[in-house]
Amino acid sequence: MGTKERQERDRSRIRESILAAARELFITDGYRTVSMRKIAERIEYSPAAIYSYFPGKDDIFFALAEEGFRLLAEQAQATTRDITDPLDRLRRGLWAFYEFSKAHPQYFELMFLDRSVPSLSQDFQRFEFFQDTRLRAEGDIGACIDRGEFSKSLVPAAALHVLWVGMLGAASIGLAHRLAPGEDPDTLAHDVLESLLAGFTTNIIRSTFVASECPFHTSTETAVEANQNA
Amino acid sequence: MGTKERQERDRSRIRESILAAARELFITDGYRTVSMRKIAERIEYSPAAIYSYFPGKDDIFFALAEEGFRLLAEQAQATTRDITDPLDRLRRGLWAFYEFSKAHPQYFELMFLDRSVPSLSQDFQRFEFFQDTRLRAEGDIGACIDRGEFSKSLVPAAALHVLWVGMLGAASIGLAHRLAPGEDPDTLAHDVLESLLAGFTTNIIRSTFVASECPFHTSTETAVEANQNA
DNA sequence: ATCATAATCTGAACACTGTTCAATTGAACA
DNA sequence: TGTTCAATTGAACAGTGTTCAGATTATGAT
Repeated sequence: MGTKERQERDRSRIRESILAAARELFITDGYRTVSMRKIAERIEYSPAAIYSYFPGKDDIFFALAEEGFRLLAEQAQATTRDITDPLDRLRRGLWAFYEFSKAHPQYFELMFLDRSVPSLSQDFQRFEFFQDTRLRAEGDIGACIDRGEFSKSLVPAAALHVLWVGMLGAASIGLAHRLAPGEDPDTLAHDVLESLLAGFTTNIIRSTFVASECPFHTSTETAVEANQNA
Repeated sequence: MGTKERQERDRSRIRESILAAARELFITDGYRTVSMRKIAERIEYSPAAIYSYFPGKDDIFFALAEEGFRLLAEQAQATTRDITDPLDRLRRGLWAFYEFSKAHPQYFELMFLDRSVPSLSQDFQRFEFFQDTRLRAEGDIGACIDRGEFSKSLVPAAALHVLWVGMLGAASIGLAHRLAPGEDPDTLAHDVLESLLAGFTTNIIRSTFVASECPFHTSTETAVEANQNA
């Protein structure tokens, strides 16, 4: 009999309806107001029923975050597919990341900004999204170094982290509307990206510091000056 | 009689005890777990009593955030007081900002990262902390431009925003522990800062974009190249 | 068709949360 | 002493995530 199979189909169908209800609620109102009872009402089940499909509320958002990572990966790859120039691909890929924060703010907040879903903070490194696009981007940075567009002493993995941090900062500032009056988030994001890329043309020395110690030289011999003299 | 005065003294004394209880709780456990009932228990009052001293929970955290801004301003000024070189002062000021995120993570999260306290997101621009230190930092950037350390076309206010976004991103990544294995948050923060400052030596053109449009040129004529040729 | 079994779903509860409000207490003033 | 007024409280309201015994339903075997 194919009853076991059908049972499993039913299970995953209801699981998907829970996800769909949660998705609708959190895309419109943000995930902060999404409650188990509201999801239950939407799928016409009791709140307790959800717990036989998901261990808890966090796991629903974890699944939603996975969707977000797929979405972001798709969009990033779609916009960089036809680009051959490494620097250009890097630029547009990072810009796609920023655009994603505007197109899907709720997803973005859930994926990168929020810290109230503990499972996300822990396991989000393990999303294969990172392994794929990260390696590609690091490859592009490596190509830029080889071409002489970036400094020879640049470490691709570290450089990508720097770029990613910058774009994340710009996106989060834009989403939180924490801008000075007259400041345009797009302009800000652009300037951050361009400043970082421009900075990569000069030598950046990576060294490890003793925690809580200022890693900079005195005024007469700043790092930038030291690098320029090198 | 000075009973009115004593009554007011009592009021502000209790108000401060509420703040102290809230502060202790949120510094150790993070503000997410701080509840009105826990505060009430600590000050040996009923939860309802707090509402005659604060309009609601958000306002308590608003007051705590104000403390945080004072603390940050103090620390930033203390570390930059004796520095005369503009670039060095800028650097160390920004680094003090990052250090603050490590020294007082709970304050930092409340002040800059969290969005669940609506009053903060709205009014945080109005903290005089910004007016003071922002103008000073913009002055330093202006001095760096005059000295030829930064590009002549750099807009101080915009440049500061870029730096601030970068450091905020680095700090938030560090706090959220969203680093690749082997990555050191201090190193990352350092690299972000140095990359941005290095980028400021080259020309960054600020232009406004049509929303959702990629503001970059094609691969044959990228912004960096265009700037370098200018 | 009947029964046992297993999966599924629900109602009610638990332990929380922020917040409100009528009622009570307590201190100051006439 | 009686009045007034602010301070304080207990109880409740409307939420939250989560658990669990029990009812319901569907399945498989006799």
